[in-house]
Amino acid sequence: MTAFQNILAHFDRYIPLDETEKQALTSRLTERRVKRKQYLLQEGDVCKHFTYVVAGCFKMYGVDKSGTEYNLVFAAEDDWVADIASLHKELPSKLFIEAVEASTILQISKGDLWYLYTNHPKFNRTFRVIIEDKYTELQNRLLQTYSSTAHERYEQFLSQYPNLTNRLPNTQIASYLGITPEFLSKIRNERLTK
Amino acid sequence: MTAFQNILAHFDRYIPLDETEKQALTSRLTERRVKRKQYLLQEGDVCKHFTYVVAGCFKMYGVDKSGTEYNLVFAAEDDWVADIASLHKELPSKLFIEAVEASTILQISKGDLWYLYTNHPKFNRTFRVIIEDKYTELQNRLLQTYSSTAHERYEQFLSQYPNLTNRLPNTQIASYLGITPEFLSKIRNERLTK
DNA sequence: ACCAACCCTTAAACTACATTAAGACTATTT
DNA sequence: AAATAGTCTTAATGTAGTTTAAGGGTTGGT
Repeated sequence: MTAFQNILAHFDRYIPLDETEKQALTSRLTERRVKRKQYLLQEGDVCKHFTYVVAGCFKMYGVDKSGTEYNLVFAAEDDWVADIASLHKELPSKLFIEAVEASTILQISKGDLWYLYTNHPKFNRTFRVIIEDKYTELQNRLLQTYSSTAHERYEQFLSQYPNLTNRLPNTQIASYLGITPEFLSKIRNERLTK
Repeated sequence: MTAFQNILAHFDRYIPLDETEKQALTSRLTERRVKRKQYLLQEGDVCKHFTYVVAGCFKMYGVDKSGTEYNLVFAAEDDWVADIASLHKELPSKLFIEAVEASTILQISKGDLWYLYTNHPKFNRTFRVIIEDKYTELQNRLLQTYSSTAHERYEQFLSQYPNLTNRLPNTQIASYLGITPEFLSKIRNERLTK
């Protein structure tokens, strides 16, 4: 399966595209292969692309003064990743987007995305739904962060992202959960001995 | 100043509206006065309106199994409030929106908002920017929640919302910061004795 | 094949924050 | 005007999660 077939199947799950729209979309996508630890975005840069993950996995994270990383989201196959705040407002990002596995992606630039919005209105709707899903994810995550313990958040992570559990090192999962790797290790130990 | 003049001035700060657009907007807005502790949305309901706050203040919050409230956002004058996730997807909300002061609001229903999007394209852009701002706010808040202490978050709150500081009881601010009122009291005490 | 870099775990000491309880003070309702 | 519900603070005790340190295991680069 080619990368284009992959993303077209993805769009079909929202609203199917006709031939003209498929052509308009694929002609504006750039395929890239990125190695592990390579960046799509670094703090201070303006986010220029919306990225669709064909294969592999990325993390989007912020870093505090002392250099500690805080994972906000993971994005694996069939998912989108971008600092939407920076992309839309054209302001320097506070975030990094980095490959945690060797990955294949399709990227569309902000300008080309705007072209699609203007000339092929269906994309307005599809991308709006995609962004709304991201919004919902963030809101649920914030609420969960406040209202549940690290144990509960770990269980929730396991059931929400069962396939990521085995692919990501626990240090990365701990950062996503907002705890130290040492404490995650303790949680995992307690889970097994019960 | 009437409520309509108020919201039209608000839109002028984004992209000015022409007479036809002003008419299309104001004819679809419903003015309401709500008392303190009255709800705009309760858990389990589908969010039906986008609400503009003319005067007063609201909190949007979630509640855990034990009944504890977690404030996600406050919305005061010139701000918008809605559970965007529930509004767009027409799914039951996990959140409450409640007046913390007697307030005056203007509401637009989802159907009327869609009408404006379709027939007056400028609203697409204006509301998209409004929603993007909400998105940015959430993302910054999540990052800050992970990367800074309660002391730092309180200082940040004071500088970001100086006018809310005096209007909201500290119990509500504590809930927004993700701490207990007792601990906020301690923080405030330490701030003053230094 | 080696070295460096990363990763996982355990455990002891520590800290940011929660819980409980109690008293004083302030609004809101009747 | 009294009653009730909400608010703010202090203080003692408790706990979820951090820090530091150390040992062993895995991976990846040259």
